[in-house]
Amino acid sequence: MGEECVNKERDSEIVKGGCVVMDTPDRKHQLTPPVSKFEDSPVFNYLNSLSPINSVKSVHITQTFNSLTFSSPPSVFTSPHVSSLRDNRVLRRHQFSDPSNPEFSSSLGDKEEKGGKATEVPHNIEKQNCNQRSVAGKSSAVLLHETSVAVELPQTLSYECVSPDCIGTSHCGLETSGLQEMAGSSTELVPYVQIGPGKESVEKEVHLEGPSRIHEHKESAGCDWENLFSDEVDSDNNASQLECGRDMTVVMDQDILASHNKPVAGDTGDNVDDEIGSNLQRGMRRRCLVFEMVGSRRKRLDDGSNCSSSVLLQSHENTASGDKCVVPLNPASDAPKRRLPGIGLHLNTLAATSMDHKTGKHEAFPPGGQPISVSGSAAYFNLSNSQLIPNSALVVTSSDRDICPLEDGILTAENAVPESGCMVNEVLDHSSPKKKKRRSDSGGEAEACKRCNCKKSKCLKLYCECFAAGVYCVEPCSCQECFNKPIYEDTVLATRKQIESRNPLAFAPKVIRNSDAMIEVGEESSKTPASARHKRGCNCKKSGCLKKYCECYQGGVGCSINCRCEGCKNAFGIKDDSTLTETEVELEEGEAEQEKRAVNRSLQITTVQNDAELKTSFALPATPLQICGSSIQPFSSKSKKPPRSSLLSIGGSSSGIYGTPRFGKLNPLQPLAKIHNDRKDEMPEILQSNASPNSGVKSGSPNSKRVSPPQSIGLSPGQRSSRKLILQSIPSFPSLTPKH
DNA sequence: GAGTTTGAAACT
DNA sequence: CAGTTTCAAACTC
Repeated sequence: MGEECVNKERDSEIVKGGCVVMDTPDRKHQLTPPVSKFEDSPVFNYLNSLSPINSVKSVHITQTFNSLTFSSPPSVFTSPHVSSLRDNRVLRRHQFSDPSNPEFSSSLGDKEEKGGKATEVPHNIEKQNCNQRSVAGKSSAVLLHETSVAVELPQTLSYECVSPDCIGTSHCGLETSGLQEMAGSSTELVPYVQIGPGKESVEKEVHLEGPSRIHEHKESAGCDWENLFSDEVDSDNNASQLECGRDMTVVMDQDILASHNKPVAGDTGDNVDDEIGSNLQRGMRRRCLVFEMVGSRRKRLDDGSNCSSSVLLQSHENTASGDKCVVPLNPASDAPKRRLPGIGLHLNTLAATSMDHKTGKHEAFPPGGQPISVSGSAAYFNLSNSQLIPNSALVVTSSDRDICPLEDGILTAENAVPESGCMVNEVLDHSSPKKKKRRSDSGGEAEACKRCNCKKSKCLKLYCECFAAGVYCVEPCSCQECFNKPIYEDTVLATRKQIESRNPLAFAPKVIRNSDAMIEVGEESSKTPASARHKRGCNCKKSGCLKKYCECYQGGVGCSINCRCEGCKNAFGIKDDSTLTETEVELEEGEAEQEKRAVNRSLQITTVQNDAELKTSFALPATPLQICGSSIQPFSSKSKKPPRSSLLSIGGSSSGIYGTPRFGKLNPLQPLAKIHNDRKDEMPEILQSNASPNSGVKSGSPNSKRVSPPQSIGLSPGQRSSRKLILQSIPSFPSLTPKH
């Protein structure tokens, strides 16, 4: 029911959005032309089908931005993005013009001047992507078409979203869309901009709106990250940007291409990329759906920003999943609320990517939405796993929870629908109550969608898997007196804040990867299970860490020093202080080195590998996590336990969450590494997952040592250099925490 | 499907 | 910080 309403709302919004768009005729015109260009591509066709919606969305986006801009940032997740949005114009220009980022400036200049060149576009796109992340919604408007494409991106975003920052999750989605747009249409847009020199400023804004906004957002939000990164990293504003851009671009390129080629189709699971993307998206969606979604979506919807998320959702699915998810949220709080910090998510995010992919397919989105969830969005959790997401399938197996939560939203989506994950699926699938069944019931895919069965917690406590995952409860849930619904967004957010104030990492992925080390180390990742760790460690006394009662086991990771378990028999790895510590130490050390290397490489390489790298990096941009992390960090104080490294892992964990389960059991790390190597898409996902989770976790993680956000930044550089690097970098994130 | 077990989360 | 209680998932029957 709610979903329908939501959909209706969307439509109405869309219409409104259209109106809004009308407000800026220039934009429309500009936008449309680009579309024509795309016509040739399959994607374009797909878009055409979706075009109406897209257009609307795009419009929304603008609105969204506006609204977003004005709307107060979600208290909980106050994401820099929001603020950034306001500054968009200036920021854009800065970014573009920003001397610090030669590439950007150049690229920008090119765009503006040349605008049309695709080659240039990538850079711009990247930049935009970065910005978009924050702004996401903005881009969406322009890129409507892209939205379909965006779907894939969203996934990546999803992770980001997962991160608290993510508030922007929605943004993420938007961003992704934006990115896609950027990638695909962005170039066009640029040209347009250029076309009207006089108008450039305005046009840029318009076209750029998506992008620019994004940039702005980034700057404000994402940008802040960038700044942070840049600051931290120093020299590498470019690198950071590049990373973001790269990730974005990568995603864009591949995903877009893939999506375009197989656009909506996501149907075929064949396309790993698509799947991954879908997963990511899913994750994103999930998140969005969840907390962030509420706020962000609302904003989007309200603002019209829906764009990315909504757009994605709409376009892709229509699929309702996303839409529904979004809608529900929005509807509930028409008030533009902010995104939830949803870190958890993130980690939450993480549901099984594979699942997501599947769902994506189901949805027909091409988008590959990754299942974040598993993808992890929301994050971070299993993000590590989720990161694996691509591998997600693996993850899925590992632990349900970590993954599930994320998955729920995400996973479910995966299963059925993509994004919304559970939300979506549920909504969509409501018809099929099955999903509700427990993860176990659902099995691998089923896991994706988590459904809680809370009776007394009102789904406002961490007891509730959905809540813990940063996802709203969906129909499939059997909860009673549930307040974890978009309608109660305020309550949910407030509760989240409370919990986060108590434990900043509460919503962070529980499982952290050391993938970094793993990756670096190599495939030994097989050992990886061990490398991945539970943030806090378990406290099992009777289960011998051989049952799902054990979070470590559930997460598919070995027990670590952090664990206080008795009679540990964890199949993934018995707690071994020495072992873990060693790995951690290695990771940390390695991270530092890697970071440096990455930076250097990024600097050197950036120019070269731009596309792929950028794409991947973009995924990282998940940096939102970083942002989140930054935001979170304050909280970190809490860490009750001294959990070790896990903090770092957190990021990973977030991703891991999704992936964890599957991976966990298998080998979370390995898959990741492989993925990285194998596909760009994968990389992005991973990155995303990693990024968000890590950052979030790190910052958040109490344990923490990990202050590492900077480190994470460092990682980004690595990403810049190359996917491999990125991978390394990712690992570095985990390590980052340890260092601290 | 109901009941038990388990361990995390929440509370004191 | 430690201990206890509450809670819901996981598990068993």
